[in-house]
Amino acid sequence: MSNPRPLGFDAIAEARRQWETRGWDAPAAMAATTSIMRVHQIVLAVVDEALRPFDLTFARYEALVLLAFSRQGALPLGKMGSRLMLHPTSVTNIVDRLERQGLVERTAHPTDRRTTLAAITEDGRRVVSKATEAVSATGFGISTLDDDELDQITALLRKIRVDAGDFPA
Amino acid sequence: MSNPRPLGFDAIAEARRQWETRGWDAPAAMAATTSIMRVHQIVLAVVDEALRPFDLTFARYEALVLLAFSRQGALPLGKMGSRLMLHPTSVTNIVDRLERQGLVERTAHPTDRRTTLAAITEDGRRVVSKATEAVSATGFGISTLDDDELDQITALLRKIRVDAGDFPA
DNA sequence: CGAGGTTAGTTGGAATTCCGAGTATCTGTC
DNA sequence: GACAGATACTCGGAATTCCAACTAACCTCG
Repeated sequence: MSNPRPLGFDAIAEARRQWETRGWDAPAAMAATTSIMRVHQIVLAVVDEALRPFDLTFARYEALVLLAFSRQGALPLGKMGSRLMLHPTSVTNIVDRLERQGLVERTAHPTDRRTTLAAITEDGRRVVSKATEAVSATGFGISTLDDDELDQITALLRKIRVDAGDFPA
Repeated sequence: MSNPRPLGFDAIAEARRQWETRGWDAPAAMAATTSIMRVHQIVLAVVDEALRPFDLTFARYEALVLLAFSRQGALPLGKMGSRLMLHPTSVTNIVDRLERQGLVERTAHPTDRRTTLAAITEDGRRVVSKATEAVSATGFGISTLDDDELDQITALLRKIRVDAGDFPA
C-alpha cells in the first residue's frame, strides 16, 4: 500500500509547474484538488489499517458512529444516505454487511411501512468504542498537524462544503 | 449523486460535538479527517461529471496528464503507480482502458524487457487538452476559495504528505 | 556461469460503489 | 375515495480498486 521507494520530490508542486508552463487554467485549484485526493488516499489507508482487526472499513465505521450518535441508536436508511452522502444502494450494502456482522439490526419504522430503520446493537456499540480507540490512536494519519492547523483545514473545507450545497451557511 | 434535500446544519460540527461529549480522543483530527473525506467526495463528483463527455474518470485523466507532462510522453507502468499512489493492478487496469480508448499505447522498454511503457498518443494529447479545459472551467468544484486560501490548503496538506513519506521534506 | 532473491507486470477473485429499473408505500388533489 | 406523483428501499449489472498468486526478466555474489 505504501510506496516502497518514495519519490524524491513533491509531485504536486512539479505538476503545478508543468501546468503553468502550458498556460493551463486554475493551477492553484489544481494543486489543492490533487492534494485533497492524495491526502484522502493517505488518511483512508491509515484508518482502514487501524480498522482491519475489527473487520470494518471506514465507510462501515462511519455508519456505525452515525448510529451510535443518533438519539435512538437507530435511523432510516435514507437519512443515513444523506448524512453520509452515499447512494441508497450503497447504504443497503453497508447495512447488509453490518447486519451480517451482528453490529446492526433492521427494524420496522413505527408509522411508515416503506422505511427501514438500522438500529445499532449492543455489540455494535462495543465495537465502535474499541474501533474508535484504535483509530484515534493513529491520529487519523494527520497527527503531524497541531489542533490549530487541523481547525484551519476544517474551516477552509467547510466553505467548499457550503458551496456544494452540503448545508446552508 | 447530489442530495435532493441538503441537511439543515453542519453534520461535521455536530459529529465533533458528540465526539467530545463522549470524551473521545482527537476531535480536531476527526473533524479535519471527515472534512477531507467529504470534500473529496464533492470534488470527485464535480470533476467526474466534467470528464464524463470524454469517457474519462479522474483516475484515468490523472494518468493521462502524468504522461502528457513526462519528458518522452511515456513512462513505465510501475513509475506511474508510485506517482499516482496506485496499486500495480490498478495501473494495469487503467492503462488497459486508456489503450482500448486509443489514448495510450503500450511500448517496449528499450533495455529492460520486464517493463512496459505507456505512451500517450496524439489522440490522447488532444483529449487531455480538451478535458483539462472542461475541468478547469468547473474550478474543480472548489472555486469559492481564492488563490490564497487554496494555497493554504495545499501547504497544510503537504505536511501530511511529507509525514506519510510521500516525499522527503 | 548459475542459484536465489528482487523487480515488473498480469491474471483471477473479493469487496465496494454507482446507475437503472422495479416494488411497495405514502401523499396530495380532485 | 381514487389516481398520479413522490418517496423508500432492494435487486441485477458494470466499473473500479485492492490482494494473492503467478510468470518473466534482471541482478548479485559465490
